[in-house]
Amino acid sequence: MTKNGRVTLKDVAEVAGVSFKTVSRVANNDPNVRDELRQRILRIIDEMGYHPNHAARLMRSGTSSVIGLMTDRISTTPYAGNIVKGAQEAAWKHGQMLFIMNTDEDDALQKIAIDTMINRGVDGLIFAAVHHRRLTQEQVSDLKRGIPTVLVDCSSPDESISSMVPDEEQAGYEATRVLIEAGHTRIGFINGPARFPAAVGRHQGYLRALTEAGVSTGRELVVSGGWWQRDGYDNASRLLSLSQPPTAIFCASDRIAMGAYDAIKERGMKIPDDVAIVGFDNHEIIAAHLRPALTTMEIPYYHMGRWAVERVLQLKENPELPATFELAHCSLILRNSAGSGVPQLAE
Amino acid sequence: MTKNGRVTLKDVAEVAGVSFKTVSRVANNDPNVRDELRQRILRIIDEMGYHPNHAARLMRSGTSSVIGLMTDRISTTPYAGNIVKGAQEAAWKHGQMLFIMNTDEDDALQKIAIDTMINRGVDGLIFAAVHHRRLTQEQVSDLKRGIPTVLVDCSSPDESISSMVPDEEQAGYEATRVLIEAGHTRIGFINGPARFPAAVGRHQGYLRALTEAGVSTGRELVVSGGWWQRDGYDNASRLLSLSQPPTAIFCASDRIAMGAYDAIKERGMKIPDDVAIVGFDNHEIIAAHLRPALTTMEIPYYHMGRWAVERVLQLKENPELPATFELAHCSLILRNSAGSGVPQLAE
DNA sequence: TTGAAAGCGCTACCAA
DNA sequence: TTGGTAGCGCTTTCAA
Repeated sequence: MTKNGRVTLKDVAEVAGVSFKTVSRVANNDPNVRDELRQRILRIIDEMGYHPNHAARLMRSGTSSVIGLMTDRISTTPYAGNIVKGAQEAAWKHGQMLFIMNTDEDDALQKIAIDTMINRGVDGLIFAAVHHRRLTQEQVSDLKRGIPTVLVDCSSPDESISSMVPDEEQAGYEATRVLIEAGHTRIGFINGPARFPAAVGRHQGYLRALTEAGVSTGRELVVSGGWWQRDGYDNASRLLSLSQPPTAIFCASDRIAMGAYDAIKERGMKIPDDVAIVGFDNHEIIAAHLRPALTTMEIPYYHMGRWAVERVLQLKENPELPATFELAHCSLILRNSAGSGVPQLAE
Repeated sequence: MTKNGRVTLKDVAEVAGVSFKTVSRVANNDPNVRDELRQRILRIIDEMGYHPNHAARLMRSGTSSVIGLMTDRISTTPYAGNIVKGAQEAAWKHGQMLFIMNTDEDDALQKIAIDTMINRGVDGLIFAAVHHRRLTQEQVSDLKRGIPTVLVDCSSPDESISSMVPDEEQAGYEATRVLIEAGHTRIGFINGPARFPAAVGRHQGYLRALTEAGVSTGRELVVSGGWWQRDGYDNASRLLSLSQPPTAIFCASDRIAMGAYDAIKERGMKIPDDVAIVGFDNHEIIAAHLRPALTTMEIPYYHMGRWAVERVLQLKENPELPATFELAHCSLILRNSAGSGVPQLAE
C-alpha cells in the first residue's frame, strides 16, 4: 500500500507475484489473461480493496466515467427533478458519476458550462430541458463537441442529436379517450400557447380521439392561452359560457385544471358530474390535493433520465450509431375528476 | 499544442520561452515569479486558451476541485432543490464542480456513495437532508473521512461536523409576531410531530412571541399531528370547535395551512377576517395559489447551499478550523392571509 | 527567482 | 499469454 493509503495496481501485483500490467489487464477485462490467474488476481483485488484511480485513467485513456448533465432550470421545478434522479441512478448502475449543472436558460452560461464539462473530460453530455421544446440551431451546434451527446425533453431541428421527448400526441389522445369512454360527446380542450410542441401534440391527440370516436369537434370547444391557473380559470369560464357548453374538459396542464376547477365551482357545478376534467402533468401537489382529486397524464421523466445516460453509454461504445428520436409514452393517472366507470383511486 | 488538441503547460512555456515549471508557478499563484514575467505569461495563457488538466493535478496533488453533494431525497421535492442550486452556483464561482448523489435515506447506499466520492478524489463532502433532523451517531461517523465535510439542514449530535440549519425558533417567533401585530390575542398553533426539530423550534418561537407580548398561551390552542393537508384540516377543525376558538392560526407547514383553509371555509368563515393564517415553507404552488394567498415563512435553502460550499472551501484552506453550527434566518413572505395592516402583495 | 528531474497511477505500444 | 518501457500533464523536491 502506498503512503497515500490507496491500493494501486503495483500493490496488487506485488502481492499476486505478477507484473502490474497483468493486474491492469484483469482490471480492464482484457481477455489475454489465463482464467485461473485472473480469478486469483480478482480475489486479491477484492481482498485488498483495490479501486482504479479514475484520474490516472483519464489522463492516459481520456475516459473519465463522468457524464455531464446540463439542465436549463432543474432544481426549482418538481417536474424535471425526476430526470436528474433517473439519470443518476442509471449512471450509478453503470459505474459513472454525474456532473450536474444548471444554466437557467442562459445560452452564454450554457456555452461555458459545456466548455467546463469538456475541460473536465466528461465522457458524454446530456442536455435536459425543463419544457419540451426545439433547440435553436445555434444551441445545437454549441452542444456538438465530438463526444456522445443526447437531448432530453427537447429536440434538435436538424435531427443530428439523439433525443427523447414525451409522446404528446399519444398523451393527448389517451386523455381525451378517458372522457369519451365516460360517455361524453361534447369535450372541450383548454390548451397552452401554440408555439409549444406540447400544445401542438396534445391538440393533435385530442382531435384524433374525437374524430376516431365520431364525436363532434367544434372549433369553439378548443381554447388556448397560458399554462397557468388564471388562464385555466379564464378559458374554462369561456367554455362554460358557450350556448352549448362542454360536459367534459381536457386541460393541457394541471395548473390550467386548477383554474378550471375554480370556474366550475364558482358556477355551482360539480366535478365530475356536471363537468368532467382531465389534467396534464400529474403535478404532485395539485393533482392529488384538488377536490375531487385530478385524473391526469404523467410524463415519464425518470425514465427519460435513465434513457439519456444509457444512450450516452451506447454512443460511447459505438460512436457511429445514428441519431435516434424517441417518444416517451405518458401514463394515465386515474383519480376522481373524470368520472369514468373505472374504479377510482382515493389519492 | 499537443495532438490531443489541448494546450498544456509545456505549450505555453514554449511560446513564452520559459521553463514549464515557471508557467506552473503562475498558474498556481506561486509568489516566486517576477511580476513582469507573470503578467506576460498570464497573457499568453489567456491567448492560448490554456486550462489546467484537473486529472493530472489530482494525481499529483490530490486536489480535484470537485465537491461531493449527497442528499437523502433531492430531486423530487421542490423544497430542497434550491440547496443544490445554491451549492452549484457557489461551486461554479469558485471553479469547483459538484458531484451530486441521491441516497433516498438509505444508510447503506449512503455509505457506498461516500466511498465512491472519496474514491473519485473529491475535495470535500456535503450532506444535505430534505428535512431538518439530527443525524445518528453512525451516520456522522460514516461521513468522517478526513476531508472537509459539512451538513446542511441537519446536525450531528456530537457537534463534530459544521452544519447549518434553519433558525426554527426565530421563524416561529416571527410568524407569530405577524398575527400579534395584526391585533390577535387568541392565536392557535397547528404543529407537526414533536420528534422533528422543526416542530420543537417553531413551537418555542411561538411561545416566546406570545409570552413576550403578554398574550394568553392556553394549552388547548396548540395542537399537533402530521405535516399534511389532512392533518391541517383535522387539527384546524379541532381548534375551531373550542368554546373559545382562536382568531388566528399559525400553521407549521403550508400543507397544514391548506387543510386549515378547507376547515375554515367549510364553516363559512373568511380568511383573514374571521381567522387569520400564517403558514410555513413558502411552498411554490400552495402559498401563491391558495385564496387568499398565504402569508408564510421561507427557509433560505439557496443560501444554505451556498454556505455549504463556501464552508467546505474554507475547511480545505484551513483544516484546523473548529466546527461551527450556524442558524439560517428565515424570511417572512407577506401575502394576504394574515390580515395585518401592512400593505399586501397580490402574488 | 528560475529550472531540472522525478514520479503520481495508469494505459498504449511493443517485445518476448 | 505475459512483461517492459514510455509517457499522459502536472506538482514536488532539490539544485542553481
